[in-house]
Amino acid sequence: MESGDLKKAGLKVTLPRMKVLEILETSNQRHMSAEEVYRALLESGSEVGLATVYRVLTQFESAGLVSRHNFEGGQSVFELQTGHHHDHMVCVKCGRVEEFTNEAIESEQRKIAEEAGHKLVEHSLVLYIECKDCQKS
Amino acid sequence: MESGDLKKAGLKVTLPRMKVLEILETSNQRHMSAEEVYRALLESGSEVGLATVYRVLTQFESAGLVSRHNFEGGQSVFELQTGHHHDHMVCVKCGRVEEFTNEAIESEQRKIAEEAGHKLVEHSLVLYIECKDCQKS
DNA sequence: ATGATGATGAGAAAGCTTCTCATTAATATA
DNA sequence: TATATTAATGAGAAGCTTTCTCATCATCAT
Repeated sequence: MESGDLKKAGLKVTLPRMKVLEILETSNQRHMSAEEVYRALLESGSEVGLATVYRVLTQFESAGLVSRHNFEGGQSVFELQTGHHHDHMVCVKCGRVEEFTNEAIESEQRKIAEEAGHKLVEHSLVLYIECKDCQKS
Repeated sequence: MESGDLKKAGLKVTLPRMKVLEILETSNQRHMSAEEVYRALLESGSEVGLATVYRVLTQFESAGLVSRHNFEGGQSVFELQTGHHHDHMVCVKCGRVEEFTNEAIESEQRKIAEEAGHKLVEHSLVLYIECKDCQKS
């Protein structure tokens, strides 16, 4: 991803926006809170305000560059949009996040909404798990 | 539901707790935020503090008397536990909430976690819809 | 290079929820 | 039934995440 993507999204190419994008791309965490992005920016030597991080992440969300998830715990987490839709498993002990897709569930959801007479706009599915590593210890 | 249920849950039977329970039972909204419970209490003439409402709802949750949901919008909503598990559809326009159950999705979820080597602890599934009434207008 | 426009940073402020602590109420005991 | 013990309550302060405000600064088109 590069500055062209920002332009395409109708966003002016600015330093803070490129830095945030860079953090999201290079971090080894795919899912980061605004605070985590902010701290990563500081550690990488970029002076970006927290308010700007929130603003930029929200704009990226509107532009479809990132998606926001509200897992339990009060903080929103953001991840780079990969193109393909997926849902998440979150470990209740260590916080680790895994992604999965399941077409059977997807189509079942559409069916449920439809049969009730409603139009499915989006959905949020999170499986809270005890991950295999946490089960050992 | 009555005072016995509080005792069974290991909770001392107090006036605020009974009042909150009463609101949850008699309100025509099955899903209420703490703030809404609080206002309903005031309107019914009960002087209960907002902090107490939060405390009591959290205790009820631990006791399994109510369940808490974090729909989009920042506010938690609470509902009386009915015994049978269900998921929710929330209208993005009017906020209306409907419940549904779907065994196919449930078993698929267990399978997904299991196949990844994890233990499913709980899950959160919310379908955001445009409800049939909001589609008309 | 310059001007117009939009973005940024810092701190204030908002919104929801939890905490603190002095006061009050509820249970167990006599 | 009165009393002592223990827990619950209320009010406000405080915490946490997120958004807002506004003066300053950077970006893009000319």
